[in-house]
Formats: sequence, structure tokens, C-alpha cells
Amino acid sequence: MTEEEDILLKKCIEKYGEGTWHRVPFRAGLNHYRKSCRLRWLNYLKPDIKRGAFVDNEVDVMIRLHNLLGNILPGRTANDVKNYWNTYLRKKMVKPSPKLNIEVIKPRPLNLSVPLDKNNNNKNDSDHAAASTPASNSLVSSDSGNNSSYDFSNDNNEIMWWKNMLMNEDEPQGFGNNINHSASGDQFIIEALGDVRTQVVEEDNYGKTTIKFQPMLKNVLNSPLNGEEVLAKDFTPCNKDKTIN
DNA sequence: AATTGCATCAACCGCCTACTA
DNA sequence: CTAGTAGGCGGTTGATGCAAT
Repeated sequence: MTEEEDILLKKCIEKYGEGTWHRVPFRAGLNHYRKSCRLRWLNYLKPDIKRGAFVDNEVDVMIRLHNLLGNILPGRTANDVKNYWNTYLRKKMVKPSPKLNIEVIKPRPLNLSVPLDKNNNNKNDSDHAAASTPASNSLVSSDSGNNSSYDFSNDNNEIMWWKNMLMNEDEPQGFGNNINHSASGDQFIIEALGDVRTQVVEEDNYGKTTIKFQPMLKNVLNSPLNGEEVLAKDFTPCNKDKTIN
């Protein structure tokens, strides 16, 4: 894309916002496929993108969380993380042991099966947290009976979705506030991820599925830094798990 | 100075999933 | 329930720049 096209695309996004990418080429007057426009915006033009070399703390977080969150790193584009991972880190990683019957569902702020508390009144309810999982995770909570959806039309809504994912009923102020770690890398994790909670689906030999919401940060902070990837099985269960027959 | 090999990173491609009519 | 469409992700490619020879 040329510089002029970048400007057109940027103006278009500023005017209409992100999303409905199929309309972006027409709106911006660009002769590019919708995916190209989206990629250009997300990986290059978006204003809050952090560019330049990865600092040690970021690499630290990446190593610890890559197996769980994939190419998600606060402030960085997925493409950047992916490139860095493939270039530098993949070769160094110890081959992970097979993860039997465990599936980690990464947080994806799409539509939810149940609306979040729009007053940002975090009630630390693990059932609520389960219901707040994106509808893509179809194993989750069929007992709510509420099919209304929640859209992430602005950043606040997405932040709320994360907050909901992060809540821990035992430690209302969040793990990050209760852990005293001196290492700068750990501090970075706390600042960057707060108290991210990870959803893990386990299936036993009889096909019974259990969904567990596990606090990520505490385990991440205790995880080794010797190149091993963090595996879901290393996480200790917490809160009220849900069992689906 | 020219050539070669490697590193980097933006972009492409194909597939999967969610949504909707 | 099904098919079509859009959004998103991961694997991969290709252009470019730089260092080594």
C-alpha cells in the first residue's frame, strides 16, 4: 500500500471505526481486498501500536504465555509477535509434552452468550464469568437461556470483557495487586496482563467435559523461565468449575 | 565494489469459526 | 438446519536491508 492509500485508509477508519471491513475498500476508495485493508490497519496503521525491538520484559512474557495466549502481547501486533516467535524463540523452545484431553480456550472478544454487567460492577461470580465466555466456546453454560449478544463496538466494552475474564472471587482486587514480585519481568506481566483468567476445558475418558477458570498470573509467575512453555496442565484449578455431561 | 547469505517484517493465502438470512 | 458471508488466525512467502566474504 502506498502512503496515500495509508492516509485514505486511516481517515476511513477514523470516520467509520473498525469493523465491516468489506465496506472499507469502497469507503476509502481503495483497490484492495477487505483483508488487506484490515491487515494494514491492524499491523501498521493503528495508532497505539508499539513498534521497534522487543524489550527483555516482553520476550519474558512471550515465552511464558505463548502456549496459552498464542500471539497475544499487549501493545504489540499479532504479526509482530508471530514473526518474533518464529524467528527467535521457536527454535529455542523445548518441545512441549502432549496435552491429553486438555484444550485451552483463548479469550476472544466476540459476541457473548450473555451480556456483561454494563455498569462495570464486577461481582466476581464464576458462573457469570462462564456465561461471559464468547459464544464460540459452545461448551460453555447452556443453562443461561439468554441468547442476547453483546457487541464490542468500542474499546471500553472490550476492556470490560477482559475484566470479566480476569475477575477472581477470592482476591477481589486481582492477583496483580496481591503478588509481591521484585523481578522486572514479573512486574511487567502484572502491569500488562493484570489478573488474566484462563478458561480450560478438560474431557475425561468418559467424555465428560469440565470447564475450569484458572487464574493465569499466579501460575505464570511461578513458571520456569528456562525456555519451557507454560502448559494448561500446570495450572491449578480455582473457583467453581462447571461440569457438562 | 560485487556477491552471497542471513535476518527482518509486511503481506498473502488458506482455513476455521461465528453470524445471519 | 443449511448455505453464504465476514472476521480472524496461523503458516508461509517474498522483498528489502545488512553484514560477511
